[in-house]
Amino acid sequence: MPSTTVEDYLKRLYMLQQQTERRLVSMGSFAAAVGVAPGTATAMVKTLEDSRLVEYESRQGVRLTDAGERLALHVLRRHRLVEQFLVEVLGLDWSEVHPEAEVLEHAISDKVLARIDELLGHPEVDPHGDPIPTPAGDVADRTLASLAECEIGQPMRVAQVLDQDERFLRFADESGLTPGIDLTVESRDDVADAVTVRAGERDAVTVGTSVAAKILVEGV
Amino acid sequence: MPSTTVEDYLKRLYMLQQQTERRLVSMGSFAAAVGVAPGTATAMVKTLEDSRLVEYESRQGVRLTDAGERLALHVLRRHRLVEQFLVEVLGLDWSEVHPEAEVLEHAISDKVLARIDELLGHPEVDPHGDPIPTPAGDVADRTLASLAECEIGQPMRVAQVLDQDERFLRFADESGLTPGIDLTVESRDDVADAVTVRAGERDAVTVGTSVAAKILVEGV
DNA sequence: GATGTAATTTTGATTAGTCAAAATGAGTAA
DNA sequence: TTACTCATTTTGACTAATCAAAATTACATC
Repeated sequence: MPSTTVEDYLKRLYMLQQQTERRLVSMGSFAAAVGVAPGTATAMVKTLEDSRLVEYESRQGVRLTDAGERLALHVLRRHRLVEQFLVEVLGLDWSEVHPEAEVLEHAISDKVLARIDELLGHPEVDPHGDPIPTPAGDVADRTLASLAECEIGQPMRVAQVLDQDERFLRFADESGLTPGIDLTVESRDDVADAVTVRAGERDAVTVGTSVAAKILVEGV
Repeated sequence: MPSTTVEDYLKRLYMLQQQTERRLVSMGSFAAAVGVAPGTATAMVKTLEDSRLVEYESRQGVRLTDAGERLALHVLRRHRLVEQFLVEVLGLDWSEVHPEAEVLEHAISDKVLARIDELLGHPEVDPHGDPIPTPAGDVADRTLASLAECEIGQPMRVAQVLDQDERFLRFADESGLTPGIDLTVESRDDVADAVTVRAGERDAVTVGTSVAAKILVEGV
């Protein structure tokens, strides 16, 4: 029933909310995240409010209602299952599946989604380590440290990569910074704003803090 | 680049053209096939003409240009490969894949399509026996007889079923009238407007001529 | 040739989604 | 308070796609 456009707005709002205290998202950041002019976002938010998918207080901000969040998570589930499917079944590279899933997430029926889920053996994460919401809309919330903050010298395993940019993902792949890989942070240099990690037998890799912050790890 | 709507109009026009002498399609039948009001079809045809996807003479009819046909065949290829994929890989029933493919045909990229084609081993027909156009836009044109006109008593094999309706397809399945099945026409009764066929060890099945005309067979 | 019918085209309106630019308002600095 | 800045909202306009209903036209029939 909701249009592709509406699904997109809700998904973006959900993702923004995750990074916002009190879940309240400003119009400006919302418009930017969706990629439309500010006025367009205001207009859409009003129609979303009419459909009871968001709460909105003029000049305060927007927030998903329960119904809106449910829908957003449904879209996110489709997106991530599709990504996993494209990598596991069709053999695409993890760096190229995001834009494909961005389209397919609006075209997959519940029936097809269920089959994909089954075929994949009910995966819990997508190729980037992002958790796949359950059909009921539950998301595993792991609290993961990033390479920019985790303990030095401890054996760690990459769990999630927080960037969908194709070039970034190819770089991460070449550097061995992909989910499942074991590594240790060798050193961190605040002045150089850099982190050096070593994954197994590979050469050590040094990346800037902003990149390190996008690689989430868990203890192993 | 072309919208989902445009893709749909072109695909429908292609399919109508196949049943029309001189490939010229009337506005009325075009509008009906797409499922819009006549005026809507007229308007769309004009914009398609501006894009050089159709030729159009007022009150005469519409016809695809080469560019239009190429695009239509591309959509048809996506549709049929997706149907085959849904049945072969995801295990959906042939009676339920048409509406799914109707949506997915507009959401599949060339890259994903190529992977699907490969995974399926470059199939030549979809689950209903409809030929899958090649990437270059060539369609195998077999000249198949239907159960309403083929020779009586000769061993035949079902090649194609010309109806996408879910109920019809379930009926065909139950009656053993699916592509690949071997059968013979036992008798044809013009007065009763009926055709009786026997498939292997099964009980003979009698169907009306209008149904028989939808089941295409080839000599075996 | 005149007329009637039915298909087709035109017209006027609507909805969803969008932008640019003007107007508004809330908070900060003076 | 007053003024200023910047985010937000409003306004006016546009495009794609649609419909209903009025106007047109081609064709068959008389």
